[in-house]
Parts: sequence; C-alpha cells; structure tokens
Amino acid sequence: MAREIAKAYEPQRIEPRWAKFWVKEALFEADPHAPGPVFSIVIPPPNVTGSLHIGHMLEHTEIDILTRWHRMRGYNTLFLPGTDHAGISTQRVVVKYLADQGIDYQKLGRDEFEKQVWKWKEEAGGQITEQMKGIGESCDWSREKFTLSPEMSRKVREVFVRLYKEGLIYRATRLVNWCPDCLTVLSDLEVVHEERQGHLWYIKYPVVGTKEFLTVATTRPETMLGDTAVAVHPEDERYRHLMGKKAVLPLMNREIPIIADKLVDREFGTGALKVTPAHDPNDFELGKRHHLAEIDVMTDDAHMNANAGAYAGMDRFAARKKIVEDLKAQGLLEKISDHTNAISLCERSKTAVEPRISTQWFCKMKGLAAPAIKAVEEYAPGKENTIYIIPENRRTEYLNWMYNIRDWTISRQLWWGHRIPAWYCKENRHITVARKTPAQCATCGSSNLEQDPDVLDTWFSSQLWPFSTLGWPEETADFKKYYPTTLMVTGYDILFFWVARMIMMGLHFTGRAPFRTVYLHSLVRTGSGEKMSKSKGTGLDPVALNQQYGTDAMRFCLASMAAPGTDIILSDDKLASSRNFANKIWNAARFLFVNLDKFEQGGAKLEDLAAPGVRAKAPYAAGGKVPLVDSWLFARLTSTIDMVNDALANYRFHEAAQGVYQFFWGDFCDWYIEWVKPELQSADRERATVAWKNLFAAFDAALRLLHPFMPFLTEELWHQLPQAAGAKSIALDRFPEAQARWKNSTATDELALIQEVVTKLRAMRAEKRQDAKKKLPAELSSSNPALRKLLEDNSQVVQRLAVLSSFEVFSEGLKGTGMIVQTAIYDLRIPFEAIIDPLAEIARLKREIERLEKDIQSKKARLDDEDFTRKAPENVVKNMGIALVERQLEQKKLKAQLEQLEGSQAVGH
RNA sequence: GGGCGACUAGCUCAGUUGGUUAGAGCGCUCCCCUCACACGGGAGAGGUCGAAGGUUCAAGUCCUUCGUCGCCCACCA
Repeated sequence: MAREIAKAYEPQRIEPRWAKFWVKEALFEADPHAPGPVFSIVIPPPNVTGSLHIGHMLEHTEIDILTRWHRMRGYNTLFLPGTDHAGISTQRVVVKYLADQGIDYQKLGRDEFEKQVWKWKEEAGGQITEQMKGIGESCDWSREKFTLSPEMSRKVREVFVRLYKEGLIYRATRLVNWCPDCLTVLSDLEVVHEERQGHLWYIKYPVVGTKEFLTVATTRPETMLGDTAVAVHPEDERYRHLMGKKAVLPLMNREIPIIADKLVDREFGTGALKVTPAHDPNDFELGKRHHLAEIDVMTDDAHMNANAGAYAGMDRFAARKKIVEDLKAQGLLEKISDHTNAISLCERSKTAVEPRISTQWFCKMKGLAAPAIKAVEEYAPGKENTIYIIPENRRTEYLNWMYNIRDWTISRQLWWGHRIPAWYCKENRHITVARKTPAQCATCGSSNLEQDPDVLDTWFSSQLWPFSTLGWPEETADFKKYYPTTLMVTGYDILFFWVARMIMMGLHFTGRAPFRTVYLHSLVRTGSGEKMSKSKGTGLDPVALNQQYGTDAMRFCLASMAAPGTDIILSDDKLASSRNFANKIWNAARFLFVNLDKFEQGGAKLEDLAAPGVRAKAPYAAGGKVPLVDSWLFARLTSTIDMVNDALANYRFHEAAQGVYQFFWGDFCDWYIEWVKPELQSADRERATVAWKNLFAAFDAALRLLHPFMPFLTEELWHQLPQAAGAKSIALDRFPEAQARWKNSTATDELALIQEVVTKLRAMRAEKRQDAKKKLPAELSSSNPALRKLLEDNSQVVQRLAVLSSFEVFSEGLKGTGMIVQTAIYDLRIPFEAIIDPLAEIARLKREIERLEKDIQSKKARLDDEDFTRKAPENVVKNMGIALVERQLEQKKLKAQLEQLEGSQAVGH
C-alpha cells in the first residue's frame, strides 16, 4: 500500500474538502431523542451582512473546540448557528450602498427600501455562513436561524405583547439620545463617550431692571437659543439678590427667569447655569421641576430650526461659531477657556449625539433585572437557575450595571427590523398592541388604523435567542431537551447589550436562566492595543490568514493565546509557529506511513497492527513486558488527557493547547519516535510488531486529542489510519480517555533519567565543539545498581541519541582525563584527548561550586530555622532536606574535580 | 468622577489556592541539509518578576502606597 504524501503540509488542498464533507454529511445534526448528557450552545449570531472578522474567528474557534470536545466525549450535542439582522448597522450599509449608486433611500420609500435590504441580505447574507462552514464549525445547519425570519418575528411579537400587557413596555415622551446621522433614537448603551479638548464659553446675560449681568459658562453655546431659564444654587450668596429676577436671553431677546436649584454646582464655571430643557438631560430635569418651557431648536439632522430665529437652517456647529461671533460683537462674551469634556457619540456613526425630546417606546427594567441579579449573585455549582460568569471580574461589572439599570429605549426610527406591533387609531390616537394585525381599534373600534412606523432595537430580538431558536413558546422536543443551553460564549463588549438582556428575558419568559455559564472571551487587539476594526484598517482578515497559514493553524494559534481575562494580540510570528506545528503533525504522519510501507514489504499485515478495536489494548507487550518507552509515552498521554480535560472544563484554552503541543512535539516526536525508529524495522518481528501497534495506538489517540483544536488536519490523517476503517469522521469518534493502565510512574522517572543523561552527553559534546556527526565514546559511573542497570539496558538508545561509539557503565568512580560532568547520583565522562582550555574549565567549576554554595547556605539556614521546620508542611521540609544533600554531594564532586585539575595544572608549570 | 486590568527574558505572553533552581513561543548565538519534517534537529545565552514598604518560617503570588499604560461605566453645564 504505497502512499503519496506531500513533504510539507498544504492545508489549502485539504481543508475545503472536509469543510464540505462535514456539511454535506450533516454530521452534526442534533437528535433530541438521543441518549447522553446534554451540551447545547447557540451561536452569538453575527451580523447577516457582515463577514467573518478576527473576533468571530476567536469566538467560533472557542465554541467549536468546546463543542467538538463534548461531542467526542459522548454528550448529546447541539451547536445552533444563525445570524442577526443587525438593524441599524445593516440599514446604514445599504443606505450607503444605494447612495453610492446615486439613490436616495428616503425617496425610494419604505417598501422598496425593505425589498432592497432583503435582496442585499440574500446576496451578502450567505457570505458569513459560508465562511463559518469554511472554517469547519461543527454546527447543526438544519437548525440555522435568522433573527428577522417570520418564525422569529412571531416570537418577538409574542414577547412585545406580553410585556406590554404586563405594563413593562410603555410609550413616553422623554429626553432621548438622538443620532442626527442615523436619524434615530439610541439606547444609552449605543452612546459612547469620548474625552475631547473643548472650550467653556462664558456668556453674559443681562439682568432685567438692573445694569448687572449674570454670566453663565457653557460648552454648547448653540443651545442657548433654547434657554428657558438661568439657574443658580439656592445658597449661593453671590447670586442671592438675583433669584426670582429675570434675565434677557442674548441674541433672542427673550426674558427668562432666574431660578434657584440645588442641582447647580457652585464650583463649576461661574456657578450660574443656563437651562435648555430640550437639549440637555440635567436641564430637562430642571425644566420639569420648575415647569419651564421646552424649546427644541434643532431639526432631525441637527440643523437649527425655526425656533432658532436668525440661525435657522444652519448646522449646529456652524451656528455655534456664528453665535460666539455675534456674542463677541455685542460684548456679551466674557471669556473663553479650555475645557476637556466627555462628549457623547453614536456608536455606529460616531456623530455627536443630540439630546432631544421625543416620544418613544421604553422597556421598564428594574423589575426584570431583580431576578437576573439574583441568578448571578447566588451562583453556586449545581444550583438551579443560577449563572456562572467567567472571568470573575466581569461578574462584578455585570452586577454593577444591573444594580443601576435604567429603562431601555426600544423603538428605532429605522425601516429594517421588527416593526413595532402597535397600531394607532387615526381618530382618537388609541393604542392597540396585538400579535396579529388588528382590524379595529381595541378601545374605540375604529377601523382607521395605522401601525407605528418604528422598528425595535436589534437587541430586542437577539435577547430572545437562546429560547426563540429552540421553539419557544411551544414546548418542542428541542426546547425540552436543549433549553436551558449549557453555555454562552461571547465577547465582554456585549455583556450589557446582549448577555444581561438574555438573562432577564430568559428568566421572565421561561422561568429558567437561559444558560448555566457565560464565558466572556478576549478581544483581539492590534499591536498598539486597539480593538481591531475594519473601518480603521487595523483588522486582520481571518479568511486571508486562514488561506495563508491554514485554518487549523489559526485555530490553534488563537486557542494557545486565549488565556481568560486577557486580550489577544495576534502576529504573523505566532501564526507561523502554529503552522509549523501543523506541519510537524503532518510530517509525523508522513514518517509513519513511509516506514510502514517498508515494514509491510517484510510481510506484516496492516490489520494486525492497527485494526479497529486494537487501540483498546494498548500499550502492547513484547516478551511479556511493555517496553519502557511505550509505558512512558502512554503515561504521558494519560496525564496530557487529564490536563487538557481539566483546562477545557475551565476555559483555559491556552493551557490545553500548550499541553497537546508539548505532548505531540516534545514527547511523541522528539523522544518517542526517535527512540523507536530502529525497532520499527527490527529483525525481531515481535518487537517490531509491538512497536508498530503502540505507535499507531498512540498516534490515533494523539489525533483524537488534537481534533477539537485542529479538525481538518486530524480528520485527514485519521482517515488514513487502519483504526478509522469504516468510520465516518474522527469528530464522531471518542475523545481519548485517561486510563489507569496507562499510568506508570516508574517509567516516567526512569525515562526522565535517561533523557537527562542523553541531554547532558549532548551538551558536553556541544560545549567542546565536537563534530555533531562524530561518534564519541562515553562512560557513566554510579554507586546505584538500579541506575546502572537501567542505563545498561538502554545503552543502545543512549548511544544513538547522543551519537556515541560506546557507552560503558561502571560502579566505581571514573578515571582518566576528558570532560567530566558529575551529579549527585552519577558521573559522566567523555575521554577527549585533552581539555581544550583547562583555565576556562577551572573557572567554570569555581562558578558552579560558588552557585551551589549559595544554594546550600540558604537551604541550611532554612532547615536550621526552627520556625520553618515547625510551621512548614512536612513534605516541604523533607524535600528541602533531600535537595540539600544532593547539592552538597554535587558540590563535593566538583571540588574534587577542581582539585585534581588545579593539581595537574601546577605540575604542568 | 467612579470601577477594573496590566506591568515577569530583546519581543508577545503563561505562571489555579503563597512552598525545592520562575516557564513557553518567537527572536538571538553555536553546531548539524542524519533516509518524517530546515515550517526541521541538537546545544546555549538572556529575568534582582514596574518601585518602595509590610504580612509570613516562606512572596512573582497576599496587603498598603506610588509610578506608567490601557479599558469600562458616568446626565456636572
């Protein structure tokens, strides 16, 4: 059976094939009636019109690793994919797309615009799911969902109607965050703050009936056109005489009251505050308290309106400039000072948000939040309906936000989204909220109805995701089996937007927490620490990188850097290093297959070596005994499995990745394969056969261990293994289990000793600049018979690995010249003709003795300290004692060697 | 204005409950294209763990203060 295997791993040739295979074979379709404990996870739905960015890559890699890991361990596993309609974001994209073609979406009209977006969605929406398939996510594609599908729409209406009837959704007129670019209201969360260098303008307001001026300080002079009062602190002596008087609003020549309110900060500016209830949250509150008029001076797109007098039609910032000039001209501008303030920006457009009075739909949050707080506060392992948020510090963030939660503005002045299921009768403006489009007004019976033009915040539908996708409100088999979901993996940047709201809604509507655990993954940042962003051109394109390095390498790289609670900075170096790992695995397989061909030519049968089921009995024995190195390898395998399981159970992806890397590269390739190479072609057929069986069994286990991290490569190689005959996919095979019979501590210790001897011998050669290929004789002496036996038994291996011509073992001390390295329990010698530089050797020995001396002294001091011996745990004291004796022994030997060397030097002179 | 995180090798970072000589990858130096792999093998150099105090028999790890950087939340004009 000759096999053609490329010398270097070429993921590009292999990955697409398996990606298609996994989807076509529907391997990951969940069956709610299948046995096994449940592992269910719903994907955080990416924007339907988006493309896969590096953050998705990390998130989806983590989810897929956990999903494949659980599936391989026999869980009834569901990984449900889907996409989000992403209201504001998608609408912006399509508006721009149309504008680029010279089409004004407003002129197009709502219906036509919606059609355009759906068309766009059909075209662009496939991209991200195709990319997800391309990177091998083991999703159940038969259950794919979209937040704006008719199916999801019904659930959104159901929730809206229920919340409305419970009084938790209401309509109100408030000061809201308005984006003049997106032309919609925003929730508080969609407003981001940014520190900017600005100014503080001091404006003089003449006081009516006096010659005095009252100077106010403001960061936004343009809003003064809507001022309806000036406020001072009631106990401010400076202004006591002005309270109750009136001031003339400059430029508008309107008389406004001077009011007193303790909200005013006497320390800030002049201690006098201009009050613009229609354009500032504080002022709005003041206005309500003092029954002030609310004068909106701006239009939707932040130009000055008719209320702005002479400034009508100007953009707000142009108006600001003009107003300042005019004030200056009139001598009413006292001064301008520098001032840093945090301005509010629209998260999407980065336009300065304009506070505006507007009638909107709101969701009352306090009551919904209470159970969601409790669920997280009272978390305990295994406790029903409680939620574990990890990393821990995010839990505090969640709770703090929830304690201070405020009502949520849920309506949006957009066309793309779930239309609000509220109808107004044109006659009396009664509101009818209903699941199905009503024929008449619920209050007056009028049939002259019009639906609210607005849509719901995107997050209104995504917050239902864990249960809406599983069939709720129907009690479907999926819902019963897979809800609550096991785990939510998402970014901490949407903890409030999404996670908190899912918890509230899940508890409210299903009575159960929507997931047991929330793992908040890292963000991928650029070298300078910024969050990666396509718009800033700082993003890395994972699709291109996958193409370049291989998806497996990308996955492995991300996993190996994904320590919980830290952000990730990705680089080419790191990707290359992961690619090298993939190549290493590929070449290990190549070694196996190329050599197997040779072995088979000797008449061996593949089925005997690695038939299905053979793995269960590994490791195999030769001559009644499992060879030392095989015992060791399986012991290493079992502890690696334990470590990986433990790491993944705690979302410590980096540890798991490091564990498999170390095992595969360090143990399996560097030591095991090198060690057994000759045995695989041994004339002793029994030994050779056992070597092959164990090698195959270990490699098979290693591939399964690696599979969750590197699904493509492992699938490809596994299918070439005899064990895989007749099996569909490694993904449906079992994850290797740590097994008691694999544990063998004597092999671990013994192999460690041999490794140490080999390493020391190599180092001795290297230090003396010996030709790497030249075989040298070497000797070992030890008073320990077991140690001597071990090395005698493995003399051939030591000779080969350390490139020796001979390796003799003695019980007495070593005689003769050459390079000598001594440890507490054995000495090594390579008899070079002469030491190249005796003075350097003397210096080295002295340094070494000195280093040991320090160590010995500090250990002695510790052991002499009664506090230490009394208070420290027994094993710490014991180990310290052992270490001390070893160091002393080592030092003694070095001193002897030094003495001898100095003696011979003296003679030579 | 609150809250949080980071500071460990030249670079990027690990280091769970305090416990023998602090680790990895990349980079660097030296040797080797040995019949799986130069995307490789072997051997090295390199760290007073940001600073100063403190708790402890014992501190990279716990506490306090400070410094530098970053993030989140926030209606002081």
